[in-house]
Amino acid sequence: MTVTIKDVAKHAQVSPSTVSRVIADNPRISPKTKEKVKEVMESLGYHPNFQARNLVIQKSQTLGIIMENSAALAFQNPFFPEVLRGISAAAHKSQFGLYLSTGATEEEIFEEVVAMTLGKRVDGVILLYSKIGDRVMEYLKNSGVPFSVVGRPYAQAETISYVDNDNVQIAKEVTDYLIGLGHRHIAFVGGTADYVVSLDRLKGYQQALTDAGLPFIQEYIAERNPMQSDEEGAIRRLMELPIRPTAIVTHDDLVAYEVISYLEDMKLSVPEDVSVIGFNNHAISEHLKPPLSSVDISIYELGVQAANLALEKILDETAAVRKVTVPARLIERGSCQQL
Amino acid sequence: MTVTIKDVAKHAQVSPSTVSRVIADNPRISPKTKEKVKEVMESLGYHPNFQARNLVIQKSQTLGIIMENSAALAFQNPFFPEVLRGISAAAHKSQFGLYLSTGATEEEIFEEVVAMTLGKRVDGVILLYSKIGDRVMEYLKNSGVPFSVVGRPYAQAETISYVDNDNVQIAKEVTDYLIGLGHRHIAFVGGTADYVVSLDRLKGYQQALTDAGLPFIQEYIAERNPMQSDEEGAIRRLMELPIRPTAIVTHDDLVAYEVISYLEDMKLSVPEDVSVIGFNNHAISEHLKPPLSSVDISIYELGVQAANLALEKILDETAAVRKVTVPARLIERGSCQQL
DNA sequence: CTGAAAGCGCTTACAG
DNA sequence: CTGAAAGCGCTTACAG
Repeated sequence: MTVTIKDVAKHAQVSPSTVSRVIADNPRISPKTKEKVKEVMESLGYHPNFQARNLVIQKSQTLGIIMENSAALAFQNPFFPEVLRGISAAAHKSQFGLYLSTGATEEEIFEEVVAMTLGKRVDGVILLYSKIGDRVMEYLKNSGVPFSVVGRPYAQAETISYVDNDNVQIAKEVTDYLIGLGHRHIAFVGGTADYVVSLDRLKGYQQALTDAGLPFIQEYIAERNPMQSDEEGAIRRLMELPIRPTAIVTHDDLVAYEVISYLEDMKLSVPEDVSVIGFNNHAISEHLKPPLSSVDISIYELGVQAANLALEKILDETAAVRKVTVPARLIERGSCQQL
Repeated sequence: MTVTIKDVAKHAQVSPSTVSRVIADNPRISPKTKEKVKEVMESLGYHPNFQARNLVIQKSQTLGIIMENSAALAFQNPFFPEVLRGISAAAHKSQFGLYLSTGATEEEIFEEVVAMTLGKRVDGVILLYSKIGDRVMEYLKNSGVPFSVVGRPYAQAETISYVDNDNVQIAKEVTDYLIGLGHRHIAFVGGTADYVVSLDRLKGYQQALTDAGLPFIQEYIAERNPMQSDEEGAIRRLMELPIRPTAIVTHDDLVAYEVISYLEDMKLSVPEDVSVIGFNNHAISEHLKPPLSSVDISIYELGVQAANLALEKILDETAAVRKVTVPARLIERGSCQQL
């Protein structure tokens, strides 16, 4: 039923080897033979079997994409599709396919990664997150499998190819901006503390305070854990502090809007009573009221670079470890106000 | 370097066939042998080579996911990650992997689909969209490849397994709801006309008008084509009509917010001056001002069902064509008002 | 410039 | 209950 290289060979009256060489566009095959074989391939509707081809060349021309275990979380956020779009574009350019992890738990994902790499289903892997003490990254590091990470690895970052924003710097800029507007009491609503990105941004926030001679107040920090925490309660506690923050830095635009909605429930307006700033610059943020000031972290570009780093390693075993920093920039809109 | 079945066989002092049977958990192998072989597999860190295995069993245990060509469009919308999450969950349950199309143009995607199916990279395909005159669907229909579609096929829907909402019905409900609030001049901002979903929703809108004895006015219809159209101008024209619409149905929450932002630029408030309603019930819609009335189309469930339909066909060639209708429901929030 | 042969790492009738 | 052999559909030295 399916047309194989043998069928083509028979019809073209050549050997299977020759057909294979025509597919590979081997220069030692005569133009005449090539043409004849190509005609037969066309007329029979021949398409090479990837499994067979990959088995002998010991490659799969496929990149594995690993996302964090809390699938709900990963998918919800517009970050995922956008980074995937960048990866997809870069992979396509190099004729690589994309294979997605589907595991729901950390354990499942780990087993999946081991199976897909050792089982030769993928030639390399892109890890879409970086968190402290992650088994998957540990495994990849030790396995010798080409891989790259979106986000700074927590440990031994010098030995790993990764792409990231300068999160410390950009968080500092954001905080500096609010300080520049006259704010002295700035709260920080960040992601869970096991993500390196959360750590880095908190650090930048802290640096800005220190540089400005402002105290770091623990009560002004809210860690957002979307799976369990009581976001609304956390915001309420924040705003009921003896000295209420006049500005809030949040780690994502979606979170910012949630925060804004809670503030409004408390009869606090943005930006009149509280300035709010987000991260990731979602598509709608400019259309909303108030238009949200946010940080454009160039998600698409993070994806492109992550793919390129992985491909680099795959195509050249000796390729050096590289770190790529993608620019992030603050976009001022209407959600912040001079104090 | 890589551990093969032969290595395991040697160490366990059995034949490769036996090792293979242990992997397949063949009941004819003695418990003793099984245990011994498993121990060796464990200690050597053996993992089966998928390419080899798939080549002989002529299967890939993989589902191909095909998204529309305008990647930017497909990825931007939260629809994509959410439907993928559903597909992922269902695929994982059946131990299937996911392979993503990366083509940028319609032609590239078509070639990709042909190559991945004929090349046995995937056992079946899920088409994430349904548009008129689509070559990919045409090919899949004729190829005999197991596949399913998210969205009603435009032609020969009886011969294709697909999952969809009852878009005619839900659009009618939405329009009825506005009519019930006293609105008589209702505009419709839909997607491009080559998507079946746009057609169906427009039809439901029309039916509601007809049933209520209201005229269908062509000027009240704006087709949204995100790649080129001047959205703002379209909304402006709509609101400058001699008889201005008092309500607008939009085909997506993101579009609704864009529309709302243009309305506000024109000093029109929602819902005081104009009622607005969206589709897809994005995560943030409930947190925004005004909280957006929207239609929950159960995107996750669409994904689960689409995967199940494809898997059904893959696992049983004789499986009947099936159509699954996933419920959609209107969620009333604050963006609509009694006239 | 082309072909015969071996082999990639598995599975599975067939035999015993 | 287990093994030897053939074969899945390719690629690639080796020979000529």
